[in-house]
Amino acid sequence: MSSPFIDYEKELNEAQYEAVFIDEGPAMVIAGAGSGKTRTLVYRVARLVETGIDPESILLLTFTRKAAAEMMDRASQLLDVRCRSVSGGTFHSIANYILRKYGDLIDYPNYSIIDRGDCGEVIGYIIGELGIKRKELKLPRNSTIIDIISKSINKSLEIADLLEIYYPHLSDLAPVIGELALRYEKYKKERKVMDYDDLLVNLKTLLIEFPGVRQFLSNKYRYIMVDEYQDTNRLQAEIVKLLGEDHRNVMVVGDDSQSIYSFRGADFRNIMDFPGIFPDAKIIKLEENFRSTQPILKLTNAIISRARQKYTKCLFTKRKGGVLPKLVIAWNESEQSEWITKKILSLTSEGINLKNIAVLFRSSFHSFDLEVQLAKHGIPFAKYGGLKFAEAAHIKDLLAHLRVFLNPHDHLSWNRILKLLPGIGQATANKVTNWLDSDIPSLDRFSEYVKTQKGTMKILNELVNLFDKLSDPSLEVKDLVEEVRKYYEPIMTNKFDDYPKRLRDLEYLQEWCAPFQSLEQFLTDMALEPPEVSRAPSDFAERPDFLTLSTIHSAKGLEWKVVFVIHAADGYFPSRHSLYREDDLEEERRLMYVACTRAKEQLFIIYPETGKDSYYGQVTLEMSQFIRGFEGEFADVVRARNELYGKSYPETVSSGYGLESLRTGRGFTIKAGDVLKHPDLGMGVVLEIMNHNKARVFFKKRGIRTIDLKSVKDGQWVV
DNA sequence: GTTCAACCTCTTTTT
DNA sequence: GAGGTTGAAC
Repeated sequence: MSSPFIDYEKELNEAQYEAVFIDEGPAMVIAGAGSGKTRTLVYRVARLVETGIDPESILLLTFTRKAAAEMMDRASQLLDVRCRSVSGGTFHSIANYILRKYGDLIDYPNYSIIDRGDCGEVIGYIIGELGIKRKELKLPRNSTIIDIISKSINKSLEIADLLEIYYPHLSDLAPVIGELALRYEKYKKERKVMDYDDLLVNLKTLLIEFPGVRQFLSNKYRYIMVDEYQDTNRLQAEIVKLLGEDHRNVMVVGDDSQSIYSFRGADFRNIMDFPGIFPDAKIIKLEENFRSTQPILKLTNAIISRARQKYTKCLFTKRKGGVLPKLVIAWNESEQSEWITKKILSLTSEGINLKNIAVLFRSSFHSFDLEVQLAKHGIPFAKYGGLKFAEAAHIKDLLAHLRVFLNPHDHLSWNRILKLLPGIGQATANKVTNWLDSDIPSLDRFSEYVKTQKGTMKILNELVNLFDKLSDPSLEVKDLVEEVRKYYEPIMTNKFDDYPKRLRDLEYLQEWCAPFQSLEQFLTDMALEPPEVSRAPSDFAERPDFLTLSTIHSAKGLEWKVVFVIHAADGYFPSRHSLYREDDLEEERRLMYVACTRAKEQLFIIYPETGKDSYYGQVTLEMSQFIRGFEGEFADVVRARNELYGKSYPETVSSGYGLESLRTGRGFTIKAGDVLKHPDLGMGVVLEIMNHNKARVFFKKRGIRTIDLKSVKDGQWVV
């Protein structure tokens, strides 16, 4: 069928075309890295809508909401605005959407969503309630216990079996952890809270126990598409099956060699099993790579060819030319950072935008040193992955006030906000929450309680006042946030000595919350789809062109002209945690594959030869086993030092800031780039020397400050 | 009994 | 840098 708007035949290759033109029935698209997977999904959405299918009956399940939004956007540009009404989002957000409607059927008429940190606190609370002695039993930390419980749900394994496989050293604790898991379930039911797993579990329960609802939903979502299917877990696969078994219009798209989420229960065997669930599924492979140059593709194919599991396809490209990837050996971490910084400066001087460059790493702390170096050279960057914005203590503090206001049953949040007040610790907080819990908790009840109190407890009046202010029904979400901010900022300034950064975060939150119509929506979104940057953009990141620093997990599905993979040494990448189990190591290999396949034109893999270990001191590091042996044929090897100090590189690089040095009153010289330790402000990097014995300094904790050099005493210069 | 500052350790990846 | 633990101070 030809379209008046879209020239499918011209814009798609044969395999893509075949996938796009599947109208009905089950299908599985195996899409290699850079093979136009998104393109295929976008064109299929456009085509379905073009043939007259109601966009709302198309359900597009993606890994992040942003991915869904982007696809709908592109489809709209291709066809028309109808594509914007496609039902799209993550499994969790769709589950939430459905459960908000039908929750009363499974005894969840209303609920709040708790994040990983909250879950840990619940465990801590339960341990306290049960009077368990942490130390005697050698219990692991709360977060580990939560990991165990969550994994057992996502992998449908008994706690004891799971411990045997993944945490053998904790095997003895199976009965205790099992008990904790039961109590944890009970707590969540009683308090009407759900964690991430509950959203999926409860959706599945709903679909199974209420066939009428299942049929209704199945009829509503007549075309289901699932992106990144290799990273779905058992539970998600079952949900897809339940929603799809009536009409069987289910298309899943994925790449088994890019599965990198088994740690959270994903099972790439879902891909292998799909034809088992839908025996007549059409299987289409996208094997032509449009992203990378020939040499990069050769290396990435080599990386994945060493995998134990043989994968289902082999990628090729028609692109000619391109330069060999480079393996760079640095002496230590700081030389690694230095080399990257200089390379980036030389790339930008060649006219490549920072937007086209990414630095990728296994773990978020791998970039700490580089972040300082980049700041030193005035290179703006945004960091993705690691500690989430919404997980930072100050953001959680602020939100806790709103959560209590919305839901006075929220025992965790009460606890959190009470303990912020001076003179109130765990014991007093317990007194208050116990009293609240002895009847139906409400804000009125709280204010009554406070009236009867004397002494230290008087301070609680401040909270009562805050809730009074919040109760004004004319307030919008942004006003509510602002009120809490006014209340909380002094507390925060007191509590954290790095408050300037955190103040910026609150401003960012203030902006971010503005579009929300209801407090509930805002809080739900903060749990399910929080802002993706790790912290509010600094002065640097506000500039339009900035570098991307990202964990590989957060870089999934993205691409850049130039990619640096750092810390490519055994112990870092693969992570030392993965060295004991073959499956884990194989997942790390796929992670390296994902990292390298992000590169379109230039790929640099770099590692430090020496590292610091808290126990052994300085240690020698080996090149990552995933790339060892590829020197020569697949990649050039260079030493960072030769490039840094050889003739081809200038001794100093213009940082955009004044470079002249300055003699201070005490007779030593400093210049831009020097590192110093300020008695009050901590570690900082000198950005610029100014007149009158002053300097602009970037402090790790406080941001950019101007300091008087006369106040800096001898011996405070670190470098 | 309670709070809180100072010290310690250990840092995987995320909806 | 965030979490837990400890011990001094109220």
